[in-house]
Amino acid sequence: MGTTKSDLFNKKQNETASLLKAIAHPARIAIVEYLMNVESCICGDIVNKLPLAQPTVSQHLKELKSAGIIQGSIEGNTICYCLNEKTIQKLKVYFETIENKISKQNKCC
Amino acid sequence: MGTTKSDLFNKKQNETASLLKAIAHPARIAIVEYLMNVESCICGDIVNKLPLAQPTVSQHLKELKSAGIIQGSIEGNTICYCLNEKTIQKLKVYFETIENKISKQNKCC
DNA sequence: TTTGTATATTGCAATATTACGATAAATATT
DNA sequence: AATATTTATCGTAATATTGCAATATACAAA
Repeated sequence: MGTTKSDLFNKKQNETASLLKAIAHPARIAIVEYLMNVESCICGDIVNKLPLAQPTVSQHLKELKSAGIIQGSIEGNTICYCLNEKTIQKLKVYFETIENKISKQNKCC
Repeated sequence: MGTTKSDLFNKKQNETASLLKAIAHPARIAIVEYLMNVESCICGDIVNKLPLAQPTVSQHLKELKSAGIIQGSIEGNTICYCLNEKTIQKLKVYFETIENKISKQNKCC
């Protein structure tokens, strides 16, 4: 095993899990928080901001990109990265919805 | 490897990553969404709602519990589970903060 | 006390993830 | 063209995660 039985859950549940999994790593959190704190998009040099080797950072950036969390546009020799606001908003709304639902529940624990 | 180099990132980044990782699985998403849609807390029978074997569900519940996403109180023979509102709120606020910061940025991609 | 029911733990096999050296590809500079 | 710079890909070693059968534990009911 080690294999998640995705076929047993619905499409949306699998998508939500994938999206969350894409951010759920300290290096990828660090990338997201770095991009959030920079005034604008950042061209290149994310590699130098992280304490990991270049291929490792490249791999993390690829994961964030393919999950739609960040966007990257080629800028000559370097690549300009920024956060995808829509995806971040989707995640916020997801937890906001849960919060609103449970705040109306009768709690017992 | 396969080992995340947690020591290279700060405490908060590691905590955020762990929390997100704890929900980032279809089965655990399904558990969270089930608890969210139930009027009150649910005693037992989460196992029967999921298409996985009992030990597997128990393991997922343990992960959610130790991450603080759900709470469980023993109710005689069964256990009464419910979502931890504070943790869900923390996650909402996390993405809300990112959203607010990036909405003020000068985008270029 | 015996039996039944609900949940947890252990142990293990299979797959997934993380990290990085080596190398490739693509553009920039000289 | 030759060299430098930036990012991507490949291959691989090490660890982590997932899932479940078997079994244990804990309480309830008979």
